[in-house]
Amino acid sequence: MQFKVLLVDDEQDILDLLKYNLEKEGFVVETASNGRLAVQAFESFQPQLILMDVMMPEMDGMEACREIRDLPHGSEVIIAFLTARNEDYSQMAGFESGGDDYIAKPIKPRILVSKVKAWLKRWEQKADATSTGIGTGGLVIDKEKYVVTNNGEVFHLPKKEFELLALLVSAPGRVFTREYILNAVWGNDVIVGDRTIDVHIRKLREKLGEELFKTIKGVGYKFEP
Amino acid sequence: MQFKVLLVDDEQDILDLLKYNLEKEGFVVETASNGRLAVQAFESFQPQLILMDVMMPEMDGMEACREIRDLPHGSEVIIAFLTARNEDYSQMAGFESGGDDYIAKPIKPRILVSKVKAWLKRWEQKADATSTGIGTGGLVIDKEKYVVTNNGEVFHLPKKEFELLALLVSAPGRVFTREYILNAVWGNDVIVGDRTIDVHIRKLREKLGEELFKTIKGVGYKFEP
DNA sequence: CAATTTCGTTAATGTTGTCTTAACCCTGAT
DNA sequence: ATCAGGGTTAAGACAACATTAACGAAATTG
Repeated sequence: MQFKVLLVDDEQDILDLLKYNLEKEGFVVETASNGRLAVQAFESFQPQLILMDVMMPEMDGMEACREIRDLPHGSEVIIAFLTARNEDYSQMAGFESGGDDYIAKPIKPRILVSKVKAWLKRWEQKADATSTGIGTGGLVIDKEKYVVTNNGEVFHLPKKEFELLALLVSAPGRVFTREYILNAVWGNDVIVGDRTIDVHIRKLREKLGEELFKTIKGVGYKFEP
Repeated sequence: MQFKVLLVDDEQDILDLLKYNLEKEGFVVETASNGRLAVQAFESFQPQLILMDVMMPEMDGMEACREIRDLPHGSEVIIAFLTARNEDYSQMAGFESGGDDYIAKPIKPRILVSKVKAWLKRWEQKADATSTGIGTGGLVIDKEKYVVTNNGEVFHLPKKEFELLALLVSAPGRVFTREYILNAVWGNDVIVGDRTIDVHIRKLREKLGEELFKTIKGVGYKFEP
């Protein structure tokens, strides 16, 4: 698969440098010199990854980020900011506007390439996760965002509940014994009472639907769409 | 049967420790020091179980897992990850890449051995489940899902009934004595009255068909399609 | 860093399905 | 006819699970 990267910066030198290094690695690269152009380029180019400077004329990186997030497919692209070291304020604001990650200037090509690879790997996983979720009957588990969507309704499940759900859904129909669940979700050596699992199952049933989680007495639990 | 285990870790110390403990229990063990070698070793060694560190040079555990899953027989092997405690992200990502289970570092030999035994038991069941279902004339027993299908109709049998059925169906036509059934389903030391078996047979006949279970007076019972 | 909320776990109690038994019935062999 | 071996039924005992509330620990918030 060909990965498409959109570079956004107002300095042509930086654009050239990054473009050269990324194309050498086989990525398809386009560039834009400010936020407004970046939004346009996103729509026509549909990249998987956007690398964007925070400070730019016309429209800054954070504003562009917000606009892109509101476009079709805008929530699927990974947006990473280029930022001067120790620019802590921009870090905070960047996360607020929906940025996924950061890379500090000055940018070293080796580091950039390895980070880009990591981001795109993450993008692939994300695609995996969503396609996995579909087909389990309206239930989508986003392991990246720690969010569960059931028939359009969004839930923020606590950690243990989420992990228990992820385990059960990982093999719909299969019965998981209590022992197995304890090992997988709680760990090999953690000791918790038997009722703990019940309570978590109950919470899942409450939030997602009673009928989805079946009890097999004396054996364990299973998830069934 | 000889069980083959493939260990994958970049620390020789850990490999030695685990190898020693597993071989002491009678398992056949091979080792690999990174993901790439693990994939090769899988092809030549064909283990039933792979124990693999998540973080390794060359190719990490999750990537190796994905590659193995795509190879012939790659979906049959059980892959378990070694993971640092509280490394939750790796837990989630591991499930995504098709890992079956986890064991937390630091690894205690006793726990490891018991978990390995459990995994291999599961592997046997998996093999059982797929081969048993076929050829028994419209009756399919799925031990993983704890479900019985008879001519398309699905039944959720209680534990004892299910186990009794599984036993009888495991050798169609063969007669099982009452004593044998008691040992297999109830256990050597549990004492129950003679009528208990009758009642369970009765329930199976009720649900699945009178004619499937034949009584051989003075001997025992048999299943016949 | 105090105040507040959210999580994870447990204990206590309620509920239900499953297992077992007891009592009685049936059948065929001797 | 008698009796051994099994069949049938329903009721009770029991283990397994469900539910609720409450507590401390952890994370958030002001």
